[in-house]
Amino acid sequence: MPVITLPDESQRHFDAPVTVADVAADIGRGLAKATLAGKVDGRLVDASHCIDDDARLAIVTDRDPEGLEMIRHSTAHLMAHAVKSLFPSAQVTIGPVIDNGFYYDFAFDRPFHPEDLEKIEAKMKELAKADIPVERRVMPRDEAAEFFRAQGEEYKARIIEDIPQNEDISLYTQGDFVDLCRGPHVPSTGKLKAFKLTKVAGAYWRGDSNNEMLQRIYGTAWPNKQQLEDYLHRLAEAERRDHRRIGQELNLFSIQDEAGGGLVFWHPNGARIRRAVEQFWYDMHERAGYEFLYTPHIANLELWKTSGHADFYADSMYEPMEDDNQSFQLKPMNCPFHVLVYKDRLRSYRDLPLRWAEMGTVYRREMSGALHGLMRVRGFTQDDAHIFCREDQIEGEILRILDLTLDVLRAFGFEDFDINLSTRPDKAVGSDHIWEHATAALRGALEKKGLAYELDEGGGAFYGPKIDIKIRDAIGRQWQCSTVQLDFNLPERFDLEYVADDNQRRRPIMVHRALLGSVERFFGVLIEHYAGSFPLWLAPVQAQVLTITDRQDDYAQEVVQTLRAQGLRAEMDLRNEKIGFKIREHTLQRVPYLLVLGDREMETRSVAVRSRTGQDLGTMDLDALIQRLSREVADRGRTIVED
RNA sequence: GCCCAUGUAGCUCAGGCGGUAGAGCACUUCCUUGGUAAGGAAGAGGUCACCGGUUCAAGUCCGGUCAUGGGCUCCA
Repeated sequence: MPVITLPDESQRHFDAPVTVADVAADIGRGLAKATLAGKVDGRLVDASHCIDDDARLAIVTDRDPEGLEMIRHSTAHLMAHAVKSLFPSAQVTIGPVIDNGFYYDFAFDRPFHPEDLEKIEAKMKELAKADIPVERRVMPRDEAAEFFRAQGEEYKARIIEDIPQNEDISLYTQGDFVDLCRGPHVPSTGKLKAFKLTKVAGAYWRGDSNNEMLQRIYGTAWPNKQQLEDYLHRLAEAERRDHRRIGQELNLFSIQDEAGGGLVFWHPNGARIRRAVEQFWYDMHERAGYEFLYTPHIANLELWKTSGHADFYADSMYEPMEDDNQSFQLKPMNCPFHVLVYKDRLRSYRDLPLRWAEMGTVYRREMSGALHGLMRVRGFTQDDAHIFCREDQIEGEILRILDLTLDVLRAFGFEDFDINLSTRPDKAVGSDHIWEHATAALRGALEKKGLAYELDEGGGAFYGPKIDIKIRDAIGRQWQCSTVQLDFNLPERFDLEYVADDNQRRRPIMVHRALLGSVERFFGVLIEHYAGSFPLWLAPVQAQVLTITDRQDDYAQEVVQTLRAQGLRAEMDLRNEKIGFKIREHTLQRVPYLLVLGDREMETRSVAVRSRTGQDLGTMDLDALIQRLSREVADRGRTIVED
């Protein structure tokens, strides 16, 4: 007779087999009502699952991550149920859980329209309200395949064929809807209280573009209305911060149809920010012992054959251009160029490490549908660097790179990092020895810095292990910008050497690394992170001088010139407009400091200072203002993120 | 590239059943010289993305093209 051990180690004895729901009811009515499923000896099962032997059991409710996943999964089924009852000829295929929600793919003879979504959602609410029990049963393989075929559900029958022989075929029934599913599911549709269908999209059967296109409906689902509201609010917040919208409002950049998709035009305001970012970047690299290179945008195709890009990267490269019986390739990467500089002369072990950085602009073919604002473009500038070093220098170099990376990212207000270490994949170049040594060096560097990381076993590139660093922005979204990759391949292909202390020729190790990744993309991330309210050191206009009447024009001129002489980005607005109007306009432009000039200020040779947050900072003389602004500029990322 | 949605003035958007276009902001001119988030008036501005078709008549209906947006990895 089963003895059930609960997570708190307490035990309950039963004299007959019990279901998870029975145990929950035995513990208390509240828990019984909240029960979605159980975890028996670590395995997730339905609430109706029967336990006939001693076991450890944890009751799963919507407060557990598994519970939330089940709610989403069951909501996907609820949607399929609604679709089948509204559109009986639609075939169901798969409906998994994704971040924040779920989707379900249908085969249907016409696309679903937004109006259909409303109908489906209404139907779902109706079905949820009816609180229909969800029941699991196991069916023999052939019978199940026959069952679905009889209903015209070809896809389900195909899925059954792909299920491993040793697994049970389970069916879930809710009312007149039966779906093939591994489960588990919530015990009844009434447990699904907060969901919303969000969008329709095409998706290929099994994600393969050679297969037929299905209709995918996306939705989101949460344990309660409040959490759903919060999620929708987060979506609205993300939209408010959208870099494409802010980029247009603040006149930062544009992408021009006439020039082509994925090609970025930096307007004066955006260019000012870029210059501030780049200047900081150059300074930091110089301090960290880097030297700088400038290399061409095109090169003989032969170079790309040697590097291997012409082979394995061909799909992402633009077609070569012909001239004088030679082919020139627009560069998709900078690395082969840095390799050529290395090869230009004989290197001694004493020269290493060589740290060469370049803001290198590259061009890659991206599918038109993949383009997205600044985040996914066809032409972009990498803040690239390559370090050529000896094997024994790897760990030290990685340590230096990690320091520099975190210092730079922190300056932009990013404090939370998620780090991945990716190791050798099945197909790889380089000896086992070098992989082991290099991976140990990466790991050692991370551990010496006390950085937590996740191991991605087999996730490295074929040419070497790597460390990826993701940042979290002001609203908690992750962005991968920085990457550090070891490369055993290019030194081999280009036959790179150095002369070691024993006068033998050795092969250097090459490290590729980028901190910001793509300057364009990083700019997009910055815009969204700061919601357009850039800290003073990045703001395109740091101080805007506003005159009350045209009597102050000359004084305004003088103030602007004084600020500019101090290296501050100051502008003036002498228009014949009321002060309220000017304040509104420049506040909307997120100018950090507004300097109001009237007769009073002119007489006392001062400025009345107002911040973009609406705060009145009082009247100051110019020296005090310059001191305040200069200090704040020097303070950089430590400035509090407003907004 | 494929699926869906969208494409009307510089920007944001209206335009029932087909009858040769409208608002707000921005822009120009004039009035206003006004002290902390929109002062007033007048004016200019559109091949309704492009190409073709149906029709006496097409932003509006049909077909195609282009562009933009959201998807196309997270496996019953």
